[in-house]
Amino acid sequence: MSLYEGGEMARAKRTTKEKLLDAAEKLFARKGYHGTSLRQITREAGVDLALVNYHFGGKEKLFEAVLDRRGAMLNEERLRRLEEVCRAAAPRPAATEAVVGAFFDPILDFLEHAGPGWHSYFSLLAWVNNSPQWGKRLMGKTFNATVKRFIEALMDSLPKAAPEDIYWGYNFLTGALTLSLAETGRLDVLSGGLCRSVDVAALRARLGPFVAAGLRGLAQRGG
Amino acid sequence: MSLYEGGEMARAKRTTKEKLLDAAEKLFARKGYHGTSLRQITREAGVDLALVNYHFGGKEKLFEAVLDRRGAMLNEERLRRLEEVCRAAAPRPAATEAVVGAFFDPILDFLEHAGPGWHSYFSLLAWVNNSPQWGKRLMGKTFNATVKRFIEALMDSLPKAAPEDIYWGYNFLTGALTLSLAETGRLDVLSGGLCRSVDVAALRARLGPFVAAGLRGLAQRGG
DNA sequence: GTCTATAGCTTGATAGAC
DNA sequence: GTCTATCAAGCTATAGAC
Repeated sequence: MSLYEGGEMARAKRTTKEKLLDAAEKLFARKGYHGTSLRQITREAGVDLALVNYHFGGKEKLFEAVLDRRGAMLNEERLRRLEEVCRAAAPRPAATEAVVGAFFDPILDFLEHAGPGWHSYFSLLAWVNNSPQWGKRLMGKTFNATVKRFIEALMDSLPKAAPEDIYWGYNFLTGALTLSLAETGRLDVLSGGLCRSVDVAALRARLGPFVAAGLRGLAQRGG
Repeated sequence: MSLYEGGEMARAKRTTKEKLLDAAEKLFARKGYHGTSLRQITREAGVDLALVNYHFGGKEKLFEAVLDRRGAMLNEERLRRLEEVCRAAAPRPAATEAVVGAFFDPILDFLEHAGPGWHSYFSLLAWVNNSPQWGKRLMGKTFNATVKRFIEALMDSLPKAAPEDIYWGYNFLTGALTLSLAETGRLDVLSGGLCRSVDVAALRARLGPFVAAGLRGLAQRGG
C-alpha cells in the first residue's frame, strides 16, 4: 500500500471498519458531527446500523477514530520533512520558508496525489479547528506534539522574533491553511470563477509565500 | 443606543425577539446549528418554545436572523472606514496596511468595547465561514458586496499583483482572522499560557502586520 | 461479526385556548 | 403575543437470535 493510498483500498477489500470510517469521514466533513446521523453513515457505508457500536463503541468514538486515522500519517510525513530541511541547513537553522514548506507540503501532496478521502479529512479538520466545541481537545490530542516541533523550528529561523509573535503567527498560519482546506466554494464565487477552491496547484504557489512573508513581517514588527 | 451597544440592551427592555436572538447567538456559537436545539434556546431566553415559530418561522430562519443582525452593522462600519482611508490617501490609492486596518479594526473595536454578544457573533461567524454546508451561501449573502469593495481597494494598493493573488490573499486573510475570532483556546494551550485567545490587544498588534506583509509577499512572488 | 427488533428519548413544528 | 399539549419523525444505543 503506497503512501498516497492510505486507507483508500479497492471497494471489495475494505473491511467493515474501513467502510464505516470512509463514510463517516465524508459525511462528517459535509455536515459536521451533530448534523450527521449514524443512520446516514451506515446507509452510505452499506453496513448495518448496530455495527457502529460493535466496532467503535458509539458515535463520538467513531468521530475520534476518523480524525486519528489520517492524523497519524500526516504527523509522520510532516516530521520526516522537517527533519530533512533541518539536516540540509545544519549547522544553521532551517529557513522560515523551508519550515513552512515542511508543514504545508505533505497536505498539498496528499490532496494532489491521493483519493477523495483526504479531501474530506482535511475539510473536516478545518471545521474541527474552528470549532469552540472540539478545537482545543481534538486538535491538541492529535497534533500538539508535532506542532510544538514546528514552532521551535520557526523560532530558530526567526531569532529576532518574540515567542508571542511566533505563537500568534502559527495561529494565523493555521487559520489561512484550514480555510483553504475547507473547500467551501466561497473563493470561486468572490472571484467570479477566476480562482477555484479545489485548485491545489494555485494554493501551493501562494500559501507558502504569503505565510513566510507574514511571519517575517511579524518578526520585524515596529522596527 | 451607542454603536457599541448594538443589540445588547438592558434585560428588562429586550423584546421577545431580541431575547431569542441573543440566546440563539450564544448557543449556536458554542455548539453549531445542529448541535443546538430550540428547547435549549428558548430555555436560555426564558421564553416559550412555540414563540420561535411565531416570530421567526422556524429554526433555520432564526439562524439566518442571528447572522443578519450584526452583519449589517459590521458592513456599515467597515465601509465607513474604507471610505475614510481612501479619501485620506486620495488621489493616490490607500496603502495596503490602511485597507487591511479598515477591514479588521471594526471587529477588534467591537470585541474590545462592546458586550459578550459580539464575541459570540464573531465566534459563530468563524464557524460558518469554515463550514462547507453554510459558508458559501450565508457568508456571501451578508458580506459579498462589502468584500468586493475591499478586494478592489487591495488591488489598487498593490498594482503589481495579479488578481488571482489578491483573491487567494483575501482567502488567507479571512482564514487567519476567523480562526482568531473562534476563541477555541487552542493558542493558550500551545503557548503554555503565554498567549491568550481572548487577548484582543495582542491580536490587534499582530494580525494587521502579518496580513499586510503576507499580501506584499504575494505581490512580489517569484520576482 | 452480522442483523432484527425495539427501547427510551429528543427533535422541530403546530393546533387551538386564552 | 403567549402558552399548553401533543404529534410524527428521527435519534443513539442495546438485547438477543443467528
